[in-house]
Order: sequence, then C-alpha cells, then structure tokens
Amino acid sequence: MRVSKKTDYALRALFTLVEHFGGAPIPIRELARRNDVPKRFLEQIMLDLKAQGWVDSAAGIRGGYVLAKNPAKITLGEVVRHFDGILAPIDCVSLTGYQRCSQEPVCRFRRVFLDARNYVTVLMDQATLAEVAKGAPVSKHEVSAGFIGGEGI
Amino acid sequence: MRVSKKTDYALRALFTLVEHFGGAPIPIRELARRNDVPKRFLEQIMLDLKAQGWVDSAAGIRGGYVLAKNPAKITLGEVVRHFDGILAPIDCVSLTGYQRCSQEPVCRFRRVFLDARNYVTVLMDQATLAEVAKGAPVSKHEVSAGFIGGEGI
DNA sequence: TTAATGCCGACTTGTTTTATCGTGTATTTT
DNA sequence: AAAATACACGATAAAACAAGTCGGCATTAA
Repeated sequence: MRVSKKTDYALRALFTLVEHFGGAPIPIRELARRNDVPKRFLEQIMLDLKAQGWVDSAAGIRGGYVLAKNPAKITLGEVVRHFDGILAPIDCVSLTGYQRCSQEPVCRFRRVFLDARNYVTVLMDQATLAEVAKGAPVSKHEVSAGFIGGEGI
Repeated sequence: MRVSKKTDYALRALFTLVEHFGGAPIPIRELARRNDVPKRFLEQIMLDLKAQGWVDSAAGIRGGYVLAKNPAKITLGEVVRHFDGILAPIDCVSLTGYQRCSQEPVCRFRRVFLDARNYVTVLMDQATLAEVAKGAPVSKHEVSAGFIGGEGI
C-alpha cells in the first residue's frame, strides 16, 4: 500500500481541520500554506473531500473549509482507499478490488500478502482522525529503531 | 506497499524454480506457460533476476534457468524491494528511500504509516522462499474472513 | 460594489507500467 | 557442420497514473 501525494495532502488538510473542529472556516490559502501543499492542487483535493461528505465549505470573504463530520467518524482507511484504491498489496487478496488470478490454487506467496493486508487494513480502519490526532509526532529515533536484523527498510 | 505485475511474475517464476531446486534447468517457455506470464516479458525479468544473483541460466537445447542460491537465503522483502522500490507506504517512514518532509515535526498520521511499515517490513524480510514454499495455498475462505467490523478491504 | 473566497473543467507534463519486437549469441544434439 | 533450441540485449510503444497548472465563473461579507 503506497500512498500518493494526493492522499498525503488530503490527510494534512484534514488534520488541520480536526484541530479547528467547531471553529471558523479555514481558507484553502491557509491550509496550503500551513501544510506546504500547492494551492491549486489542494483545491482539487478539497473539492473531492467535500463530495465525499468529509468537509463542508463556505464561499465568500470569510469562507473556507470545516470538517463536516465528527473526527471520530472518519478513518484513515476510508481516506486512503478513496484516493489510492485498494489497501491490499495485490488484487488477489483484496475484498474491494478483488481480481481472480489463475495461480490461486497453487500460489504460495499469496499467503504472505494476505497477512500484510490483514494487519494493514485493520490498522487503517481503526485509525480515526480523532484518535490519531491525539498522538504525538514521531521522533527521529523511532523511524530507524526497533528491528530484528537491521535489514533495509 | 503495492506490488507490481513484474514483482508478481518474478515471484511466480522463483517459486517454480524452488520446487525444482537441485534439478535440471527449466526453460523460459515452460516458466511462462506454467505461471501464466507473457514469455517476452518474463525474459526481461529473468535477466534481472540473474543480474541480482538469484538465478543462473544455461543456454542451448537443454538449457533454462535454475535457482542460484539456497531458497532459505532469498527473502520476499529483497525481491519486492528490488522491483518496486521501498516497502514503506510513504518516504518519510522509509529507511532505504527516506525523504525529509517539512511536516515531520507536527505530522500526526505519520505514526500510523510507521506502524504499517514496521509490520510489513519484518514480515517480508523474514519470509524466505524456502519457508514460504512449505505453506499451503490460501483457501477462498481465508481471503474474506477474520475481520473485526466487516469493513471494506 | 469590490475584494476575497470557493467551484469547475480542461489541460499539461513527466514517469511508470506492461508489455512487444527484432536480432544476436551460445550450446547441444544429430 | 548444421539444425534446433535456448538465452541476451536493446529499442520501441501504448496506456495508465501522478502531480500539478490555468482561466474563468459563482458566491458572500463588509
């Protein structure tokens, strides 16, 4: 599951809106500046988020975007899946994007990808914006630590 | 971590070679037929696998490909990483493909992707061809079962 | 009314994916 | 030595996707 810039940018904007949940609308200009996203590109993305019912917009001089739902009701899984398609590493172990493969009856490595899917989908579907927003940013040390053999990652 | 057809095809061929480890070379024609892969495309892939030292080839009328190393010494992680690049879902949580992101000091969702990376990379780097080849194919039931809320996958 | 804002569709540009094709070289059986 | 069977290598290419960019219209508060 590789996430695109589009998904990345969408999440940045969403988490900014979570911070200001219940407050005044935030204009795209501000969302773009604070999250280091190209403004015209973010426009497209916000439009898409609105069509999905995750955000609402107000036009005019005090306009901007607000979160349309409680942040506990939106998950990372939904957002990633919307922009990038399936979460599974390969179609033959996906539910939403299942494609039959001729090798299924004999394929051995499929089990490993199924394992990956099981972990990742549960992880993503349980990760609500509300819960994730509570956590602290990742420290530099965490990215390079905690591995068994020091393999490349 | 989305795996490409190329990786998929490479793994199909490799597992066929694992089955015949120690035996006579298997020609591309046969590898292509048995694994349902376009022959000319597989040619490229096998050349690549050879350059990596994972397979060896013999020309001539009784020629073909054989595994060049013990299947316990090749992991899915190595193969996937070679063809598809990083295993991490996003560069900011990758070791081999790390790219600094301006939002790191404030990003909240990065932790979730780090979690996904940790699981997937350990899984893939521990999965040797030898071990994986021992397992049984995945049954139809396994792909659609075992989930908490019945979310889309 | 005017300035700030969102809305909308089209367009661009570059990369990656998934191959296909033609030709050349090596090996072995006959 | 010749024929058959393989691998080796480079070029080409259609299609999809990713990541933006642009121009102009609609809406609203001050």
